[in-house]
Amino acid sequence: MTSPPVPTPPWRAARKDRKARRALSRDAIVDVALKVIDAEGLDALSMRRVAQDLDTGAASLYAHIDSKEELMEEVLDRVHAEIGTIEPRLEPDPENWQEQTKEWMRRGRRVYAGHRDLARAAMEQAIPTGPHALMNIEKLLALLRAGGLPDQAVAYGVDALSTYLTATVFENSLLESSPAQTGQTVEEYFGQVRDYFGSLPVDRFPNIVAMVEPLMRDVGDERFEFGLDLLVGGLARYARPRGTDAAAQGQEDAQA
Amino acid sequence: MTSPPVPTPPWRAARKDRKARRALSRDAIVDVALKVIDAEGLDALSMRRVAQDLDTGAASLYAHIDSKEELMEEVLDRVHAEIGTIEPRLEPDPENWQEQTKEWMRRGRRVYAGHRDLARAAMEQAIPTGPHALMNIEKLLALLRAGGLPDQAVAYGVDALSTYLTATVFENSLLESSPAQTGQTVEEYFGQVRDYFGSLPVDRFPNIVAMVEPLMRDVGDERFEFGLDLLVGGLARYARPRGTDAAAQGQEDAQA
DNA sequence: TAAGTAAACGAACACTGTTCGCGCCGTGGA
DNA sequence: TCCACGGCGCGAACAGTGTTCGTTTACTTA
Repeated sequence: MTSPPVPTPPWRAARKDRKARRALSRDAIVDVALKVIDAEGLDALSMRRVAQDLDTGAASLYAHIDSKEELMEEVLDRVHAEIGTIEPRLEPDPENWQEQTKEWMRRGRRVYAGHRDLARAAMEQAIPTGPHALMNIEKLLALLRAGGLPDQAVAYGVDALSTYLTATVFENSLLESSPAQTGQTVEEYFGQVRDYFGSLPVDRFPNIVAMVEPLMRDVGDERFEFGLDLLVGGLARYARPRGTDAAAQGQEDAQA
Repeated sequence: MTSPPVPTPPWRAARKDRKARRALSRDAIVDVALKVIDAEGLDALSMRRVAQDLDTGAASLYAHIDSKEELMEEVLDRVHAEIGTIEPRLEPDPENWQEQTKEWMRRGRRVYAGHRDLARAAMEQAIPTGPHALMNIEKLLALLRAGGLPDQAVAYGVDALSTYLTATVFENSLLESSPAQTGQTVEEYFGQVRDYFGSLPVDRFPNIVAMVEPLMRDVGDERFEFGLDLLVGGLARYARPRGTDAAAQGQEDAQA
C-alpha cells in the first residue's frame, strides 16, 4: 500500500481540516446549545443548528448525547450552576431568612432572564435531578429551615417558590418573544391589549374595564416582587414564634 | 360538453360519500381537537390527526382556521367556558371572598385536570383574550375587589393566582405523563426519585436527604392547597381593615 | 342552464429528532 | 513495522410536523 508522495486531493484536505478541530465533546455541545439559545432563542435550537456551529452533522452529536431531551437537561443544569456560583457560600441566617430567600429568588430570575426563553425548557422538566439544580434546592431548603418552618411547610414552600420562579420568568419571556414574531414591540403589544380590554362591554366586564391600568402596569420587577412577597410572607406565618406575634394559624395542612 | 348519462364511476361515488357529511366547521374542528387531547394527550394533537377524525385532509382545516395556534386558543377558551359555567352565577361575598376565591381555583384545577396535559397549552398562551377566559378573569377580579384590596393588589393578585393555577396543573400533568412515556407508573417514578434523593451524599446535600419524605409527599390536593393558602392568605394582608387587626404592611408596592 | 364562488383536497415544501450503515482514523497488540 | 480493531464522524434516509399552492369539486345565484 506504499504509494509515492502525492499532493492530497482537495476533498481529503477538507476532511483533514474538519477532523483537525476535533473539539467534539459533551461540554462543547452544551456550550454551543446555550449559545444558540442566547443568540436566537429556544425555538431556533435544533440538533442540526448545534451541529452546524460545530462544523459537523446532526448525527455526530448522538455519539456524545442520547437525545435532545438529555441535552436540554445538561443546558439547564449549567444555568443552575450559574445561579449557584454567583454567591457560592451562603450562610442561612435565622434572623434574615426571608430577605435571603427573596434575594436568592431574584438572583434566579436574573440568571434565567439572561438566557432568553430558556425558562420554557425549565418548565418542561418534571423534576430536575442535575447536580447544580439539586444544589439550588439544597440552598432553598436550608434557608427555609433556618426560618424554623415545619418540615412539610419547608418542602411545599420550596416547591411553590421554584414553581413561581420558573413560571413567572417563562411568562415574561413569552410576553417578550411572542409579539416579536409578528414584528411588533412589547410596548405595541401591550398597548393593543390595553385598548382591547378598555373597549370591552362594561356591562359584562365591569371589573376588567375598571382595572385596565393596574392590570397592564409593569411586566417586570414589581409584579415579580409582589408575588414573591405573597409567598415568602405566607411562609413566614408558619415560622417558629419569635418576638411578639404568635405564628399560629388556622390551616390544617402543613403539619410538622 | 353534454355527455350521455353514465353510471358514476366508483371513485366519484366515494367522493360523493365524503362530501355528503360536510360537517366541516370551526366548532366541529375544535370539538375534535379537544377530543383528541382528552383521548391521546396534547402531543398526539396534529392537524392531520384532527383531519383524520373528520374524514378529510389537513389542508381542509385551513379554510376555517388560520393556524394551529388559533385552534389551540379556541380549544382553551372552550375549557375556560367549562370552568365558568359550572356555577354561572357567583355573588362575591365580602365576608367570604377568601374561601370563594379558593373554591374558584379548585374548580379551575379540576377542569384542567380533566383534560390531560392541556394545561401545557394554557401556559404557552401569553395573555388569554378569549371571551370565556376574560369572563373568568372578570370573576376573579370581582372576588378580590369584594375583599377590599387596593387596585394594584387586585391586579397583581389575579395574575399570581392565574399563574399559580396553570403552572401547578401543568406540573402535575407532567408528573403523570412523562414517566408514562418510558412505560412506568407515577408511583415507580416517584419511588426512583425518592431513592435517588435518599442516596445523595449527606455532606453536600444534608437538607435534601433529611427532607426526602416531606419533599416526596403527595403530588396532589394537599400541595396545591398549601400554595393556594399562601397566596390567598398573603392577599388577605392587603385587605381593607375589618374587625380588629390593621391591614397596614410595610411593602412599598401594590399601592392603590 | 351558465357563471361565479367558496370550500375541499392532494401534493409538495421546509423543517424536526433520530437511526442506519459505511468509512475513516488513532491506538494496542503481534 | 504492520495490522486489526473499535469508536467516532457523517451522509442519507425515515417518519413525523405545520403550512401553502394550484387545482378540482360542489353549491348558489342570475
